[in-house]
Amino acid sequence: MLSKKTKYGIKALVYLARQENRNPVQISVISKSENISRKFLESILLTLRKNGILGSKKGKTGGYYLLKDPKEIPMTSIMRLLEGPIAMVPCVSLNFYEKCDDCPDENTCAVHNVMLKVRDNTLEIFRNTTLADLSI
Amino acid sequence: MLSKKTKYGIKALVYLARQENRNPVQISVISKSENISRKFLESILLTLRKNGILGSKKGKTGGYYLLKDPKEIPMTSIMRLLEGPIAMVPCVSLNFYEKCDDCPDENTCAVHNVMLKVRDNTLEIFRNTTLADLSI
DNA sequence: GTATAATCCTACTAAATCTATAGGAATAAA
DNA sequence: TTTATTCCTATAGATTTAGTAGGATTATAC
Repeated sequence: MLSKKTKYGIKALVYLARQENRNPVQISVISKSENISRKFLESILLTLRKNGILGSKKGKTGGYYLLKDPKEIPMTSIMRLLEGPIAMVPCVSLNFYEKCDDCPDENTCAVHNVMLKVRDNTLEIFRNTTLADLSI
Repeated sequence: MLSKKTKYGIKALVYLARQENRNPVQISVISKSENISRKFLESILLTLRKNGILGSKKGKTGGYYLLKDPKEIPMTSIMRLLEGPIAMVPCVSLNFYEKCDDCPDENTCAVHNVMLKVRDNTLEIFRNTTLADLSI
């Protein structure tokens, strides 16, 4: 299940992508529009900014704005940043790989192989879906 | 991420499917073979039995065994039983549907639509993969 | 029948993760 | 100088996960 953090993050990004210009938008504006707790959203936008997705302007008339064209922001980036691994099992994860400590051999592991298939499919969708696609 | 409960459950089912006959296998045998905590596995097998996947025999020489042919047990059943919804968001779930309380309209929700796509793909894989496929 | 060895069942606990919240510091515009 | 914003760290409450405890029940073997 998708965490609220990720869900809210995506919604906020879509909100910003739908703006006509790249002027900073205040947290409170987004939080009201999308029904998200202001403080919670603040922490989410902060991590998006720290990871190069968003830019920010401080002080009065400050806020957050997209750094790139929505077409250049694939779902893979957003998901990995907010949700973590796209794979269902660490042993099939590209970016968050970990060996299972209960499993002696990945190649003969039944779980491994189905989950690899699922990851491939999900990955392809997320790779081919950008923030621009979500913002139509 | 897949819970250990689900992962262990799948491994135990595969273990049982690989048996040559349908004689009961004791919890402790499976737990040792698959490196799973005995007591934890016990609770998992219990829910699989209560939901018609496994049969059990009590007393000495007791244990668990598959009730159906592995070909007749799709991953969808196993996943829904142990992991819950296959969808990443309740609002795109077939068996565990719930409306999002922050979202006024599903049809125009960006998150909803991508996650619907992901669910469709994952579902197709799980539908077309049975316990028999995992047990080769 | 009696000892033994398995499942059955309920409850509980410890740890991790998720979902926020608090409160002030830093910053920039009016 | 006031005001309104982001920035940052810490923390707290709720929920979920993972695993444990301990005895009741049941069936086999001697």
